[in-house]
Amino acid sequence: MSTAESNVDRLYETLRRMAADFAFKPDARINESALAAQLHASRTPIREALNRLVAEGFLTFRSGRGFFCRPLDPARVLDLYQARVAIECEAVRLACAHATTTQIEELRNWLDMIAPDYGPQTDVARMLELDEDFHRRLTALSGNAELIRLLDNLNDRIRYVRMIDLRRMQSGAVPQRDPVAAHRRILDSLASRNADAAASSMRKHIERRRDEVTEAVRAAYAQLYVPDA
Amino acid sequence: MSTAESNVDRLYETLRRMAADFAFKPDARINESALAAQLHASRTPIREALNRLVAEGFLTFRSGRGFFCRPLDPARVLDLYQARVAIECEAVRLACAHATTTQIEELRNWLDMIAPDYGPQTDVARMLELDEDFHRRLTALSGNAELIRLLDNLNDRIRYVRMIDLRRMQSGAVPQRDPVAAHRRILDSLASRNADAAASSMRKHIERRRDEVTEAVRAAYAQLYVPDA
DNA sequence: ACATGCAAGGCTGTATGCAATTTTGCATGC
DNA sequence: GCATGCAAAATTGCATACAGCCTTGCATGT
Repeated sequence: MSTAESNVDRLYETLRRMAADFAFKPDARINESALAAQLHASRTPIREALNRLVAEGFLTFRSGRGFFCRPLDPARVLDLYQARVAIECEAVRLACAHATTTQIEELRNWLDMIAPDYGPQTDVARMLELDEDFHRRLTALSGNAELIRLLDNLNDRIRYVRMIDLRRMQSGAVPQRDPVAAHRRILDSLASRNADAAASSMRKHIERRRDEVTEAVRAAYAQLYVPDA
Repeated sequence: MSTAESNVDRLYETLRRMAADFAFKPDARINESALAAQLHASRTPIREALNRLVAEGFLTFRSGRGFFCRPLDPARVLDLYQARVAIECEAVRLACAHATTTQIEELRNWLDMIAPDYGPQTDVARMLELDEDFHRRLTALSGNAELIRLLDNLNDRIRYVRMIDLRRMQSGAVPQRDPVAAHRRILDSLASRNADAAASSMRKHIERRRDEVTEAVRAAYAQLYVPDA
């Protein structure tokens, strides 16, 4: 075994990233042998990783025909966003009930700390990372490991489109809103233990992107099908 | 290849059922070779199926050590129920907005049709099936494929404990409530397009089982660890 | 009696080979 | 020109083999 720590884990992570970034074009067949050669591994571990990605919703599998990249379709993206609403609204409700005041203050401090980093001039990837991080930390305050798991999965599958959405926003196509403000509002409701208000803020915060993202998916279509890899 | 249609699919289904039913005891290591011999297959397809089950939350995997059955722990079961609340409440909200009146009436007719089957005298497995079916159909009215996917997965992972819970109810340990009544109440709110009321009914309906299920998990502990397989 | 190190066995990690199936390109007939 | 059938090539499905790690039980020393 080549690496002392874990060869297959990095293999899996690589494939996961490739799937998340649409390194495989939507609906395209995935050639196991080619992948194996490209990643300097054999087909067996590749197939294991691909099977996991199927279960996680990144790929599809047709018996006897192999693995395919998931389609990139606006309706699906909306579904994923709606699922985020479900998960995160309930998470913030639970956080209202269960999170300690100390935990909430820690999250507020974290938000204050990274706030300067979080402006229109920031690198898109960094901004996305910070945004996901906030939502993840907030969800973690629910104390519910399953909700965190589900959110992580959804974020992985949405990330590509969000990136495109953020690029459009930064390029000025859409009026830019202060992203930190919405987060502070949610935290305020959480601090005052107002579950309905917190959930409502969260819902609006996430749903607000819906139309933007629909647009972004159309842009993604163009970006995916035009440049030949 | 033995079966014309698909050998690995049935293999996967078998393992999935075994995992759902805790044919592997919680936290027990899963021996790939033994499984392969038992199911008349080789390790390769077994491992592929196990990897999928890891991604679906049925099993855990530790690099270099193999696959393990998920632990059966009350806190986790609560997490899963809470996730159901998140998914189903949002689903019924979406259904209020998007489902056609015809669809709602169809669901009500279905409920009327199966209502006679759905009493205290009914077989536990049948009752569970009907209950899951109702919730699934309701979630389907959201028109959101991702929410259905998530609910299916949660139900698969909760089913074992629900079964035990239902058995206790039927044996008279807990005062029996009419399960159809709660479903009708949710449908009524849905029919009148009252999203808040529908979500609220759904939340109460699911959360009501919480303490029962906590008890049921303790019973499951006993049932799992005493009889030697 | 208890801790520690070592060795053997078992199990996982993955490469590879082959059979079966699907795909594809071409030839043939309508 | 288009559909159809066939054969070759590519690809998947899976069994097997083997290398290396993890576990475990025993022996040895304190």
